[in-house]
Amino acid sequence: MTDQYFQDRARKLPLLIDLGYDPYGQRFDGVQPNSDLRHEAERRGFEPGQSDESSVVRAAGRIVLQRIMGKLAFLTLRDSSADIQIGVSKARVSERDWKLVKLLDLGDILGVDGHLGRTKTNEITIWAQSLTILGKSLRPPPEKWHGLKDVDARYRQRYVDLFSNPEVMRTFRARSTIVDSIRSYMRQRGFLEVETPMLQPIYGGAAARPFTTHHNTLDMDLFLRISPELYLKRLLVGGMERVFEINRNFRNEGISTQHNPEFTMMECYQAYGDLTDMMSIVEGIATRCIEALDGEPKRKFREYDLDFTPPWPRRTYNELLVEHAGVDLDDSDGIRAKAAEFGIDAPAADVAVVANKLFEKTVEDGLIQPCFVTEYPAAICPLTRRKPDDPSRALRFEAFAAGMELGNAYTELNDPVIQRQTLGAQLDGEGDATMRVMDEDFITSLEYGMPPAGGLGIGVDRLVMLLTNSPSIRDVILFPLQRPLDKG
RNA sequence: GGCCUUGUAGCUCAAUCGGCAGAGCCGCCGGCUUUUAACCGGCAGGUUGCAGGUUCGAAUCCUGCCGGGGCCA
Repeated sequence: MTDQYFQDRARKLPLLIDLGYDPYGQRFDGVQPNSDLRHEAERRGFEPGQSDESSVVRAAGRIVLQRIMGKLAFLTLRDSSADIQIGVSKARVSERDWKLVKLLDLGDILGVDGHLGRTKTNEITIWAQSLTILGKSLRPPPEKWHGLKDVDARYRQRYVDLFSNPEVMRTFRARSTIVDSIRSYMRQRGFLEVETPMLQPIYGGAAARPFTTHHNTLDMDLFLRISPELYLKRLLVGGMERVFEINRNFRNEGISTQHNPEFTMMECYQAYGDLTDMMSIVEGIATRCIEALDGEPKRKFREYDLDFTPPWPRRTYNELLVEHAGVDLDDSDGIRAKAAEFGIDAPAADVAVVANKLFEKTVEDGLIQPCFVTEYPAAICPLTRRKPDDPSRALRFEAFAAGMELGNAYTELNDPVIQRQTLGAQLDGEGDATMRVMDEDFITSLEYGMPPAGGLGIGVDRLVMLLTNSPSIRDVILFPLQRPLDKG
């Protein structure tokens, strides 16, 4: 029967209770992480067979391996930092604890007090003095050597993935390190962390379709934000000169190795700054994160060897388009002809929209080494200031690595009259994917006066992918969106 | 949405041309005081994702559906 495993484990619950154990444990103070204990053992230089009988250490974790001999048992205990071996000798623990050992299963959560040392075979080991069961596992864990491989199961039951695949745990610990690093870097540069609405009556700041929802009491439709941009700029108007936000955006679009419907963005605005400050922040964040991880600026990602050492190359949009598509931005007929060649079927679309499709198709995949693409066509950048000596170009860059867009930055448009014009304009062919949604209150805020500013968004998930060599965004999001298994 | 691919025991995987569904881990019973995926002996474990079809015979071929992965839009 399929729940044979469950039954075999469940029948041990009353046996544990009879022995006086609570199968689900109690507060357990003073646990030292396994990696700390391992380091301590190394630092103290135990000889094979030696242990420190004069002091007691405390560990806790999940049993991932067990080797039980007649009167001696070795257990491997895993916590989020490392694995460590527990040695239990029948002669050196209570009769009760020895009975406990024989009732333990792989997957149980166990606490141990004991003496740190090494075995004769030189394995760092805690020789148990006493054992405490902290959480009985009623379900069998995945195969002890291969872990959980089934991708579907890994995402649906991330908790199993985390405890059975240590590299997954390492990735998510690295993610936390990266987010910490971004936060400390921004604060160090004088930015104030803020939180702006996720539920917005008008969405804007990016070109994407939104999720919609409804507030019952106010009887109003709301959108989950696709970007915090228009709110963060209001804060510039309010006098917060440097603000940033690390939070989720929601875009009601396709799912791929680079897209999840909810994803994390670091977005920041710096009054009196411009694009060059934002480039410095992108490079600075990448460098700070790498320092916090392992210090290695040359990193593998998929089949690529990436070098994050600043400064990253700067290339203009047009020179890349000429190089890869063989056509100049200002050559409208050439753009349309080339687009047709590449199978882009958009005869009615505005030439800037067509050019951008052509750029995405011919250029982006080839941007492997970290770099900045500058001077975007102004027509597709309604929130960006124009280049003073060439109003057909916008003071915008995108950061790329491994063919992925990593960040997007502007010298911000702060002229309310022009802003009203660009948001009111509509390019043919933009369809749903437009950021031209008129937000009157945003315009009003600009009319009060917004300082000139640089603004930047960095895709945190993608940064984590790049720095942890994770090929799919689902590998760096703990609970990626999955279709439910139960069919209605 | 289109194309390709995939689903076999709790887990990891086999099953030659369409010919008896198998192994390891895990579990249960027994043995074992220095193991390292411990080991040794024995036992148990299946609606081959679901529903149809072709066939003497289907995990295998065909159709549809469900779930996953990849590429494209």
